[in-house]
Amino acid sequence: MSTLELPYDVYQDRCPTRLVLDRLADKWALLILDRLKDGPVRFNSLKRDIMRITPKVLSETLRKLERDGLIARAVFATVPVTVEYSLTPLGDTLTDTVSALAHWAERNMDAVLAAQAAYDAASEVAARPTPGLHRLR
Amino acid sequence: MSTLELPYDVYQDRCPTRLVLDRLADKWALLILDRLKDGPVRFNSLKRDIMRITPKVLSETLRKLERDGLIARAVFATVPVTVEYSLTPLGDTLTDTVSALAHWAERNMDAVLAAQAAYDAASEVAARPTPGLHRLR
DNA sequence: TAAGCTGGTTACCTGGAAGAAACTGCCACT
DNA sequence: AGTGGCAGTTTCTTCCAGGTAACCAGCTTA
Repeated sequence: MSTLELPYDVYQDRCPTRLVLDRLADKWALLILDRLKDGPVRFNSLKRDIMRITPKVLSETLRKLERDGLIARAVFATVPVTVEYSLTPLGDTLTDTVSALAHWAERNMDAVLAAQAAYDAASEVAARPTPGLHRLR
Repeated sequence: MSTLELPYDVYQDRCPTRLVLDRLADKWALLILDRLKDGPVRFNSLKRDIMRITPKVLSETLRKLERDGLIARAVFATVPVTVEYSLTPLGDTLTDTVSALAHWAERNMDAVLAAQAAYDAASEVAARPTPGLHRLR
């Protein structure tokens, strides 16, 4: 497999689908898209709602999503300037599948947590060096 | 909705749904789940198919997915030991939505790339400091 | 006049993930 | 006796997303 490689393959890193997938693989982006699916939201409203997000990361993520054409940024010349972020038609089609993912998470959360607990319990037993000894640290 | 906030909110970081979402926000994990949806695959087969993945990252990601109960690891005592990774029933329900995401990416890839190009062109013009000057660096 | 709202930007720093490369042990083939 | 496939592990290093904190301008309210 060394000398001759075919240049175009789905699992190659040149595939643009992989680029799109990479963008979705972002914990904040998914959260923002989900928050926007009920209508336009302002910057500081997003900042307050999505807890623990910093303004820097929020503005960076918003700009990435805007660059991808998934959300739109609208500036209103109100008393203090108002900026609203909303889903584009393209972004709207995406949130259908994103919320499908979120619903999967809600439904199967318990199963995942149970699996994690079982896995951790099993590996803890396996890692025990000499049973019967007090474990230091 | 301002003064009194309920202690349990979906967007709080204590929400386990967010933990599940974080796991899915992994470029390699999504790729692996997608690769496994047609049947069990061996370690080195995955390594060859998903190009540019290192054995270290592959084994780490597989272990995370196994811990979450999404994939199963089966060891066969063949001549050189064979290890097969396959989707659990839980993982199988997930790949339905994951492939929905992948299909969205395939369908809308062009729109996203076009949006990126438009955005970049617009911001390049906006960033031009004094038109007519040579840009140093 | 000082704090607080609006929507961000900037500079600095760090932790942890990802990558590179070497190595393990066992066996089969040549 | 050497090479290669199997399924990883270990070590080292690098890199950058994300976090911290301060700051900007303009307006309002106390």
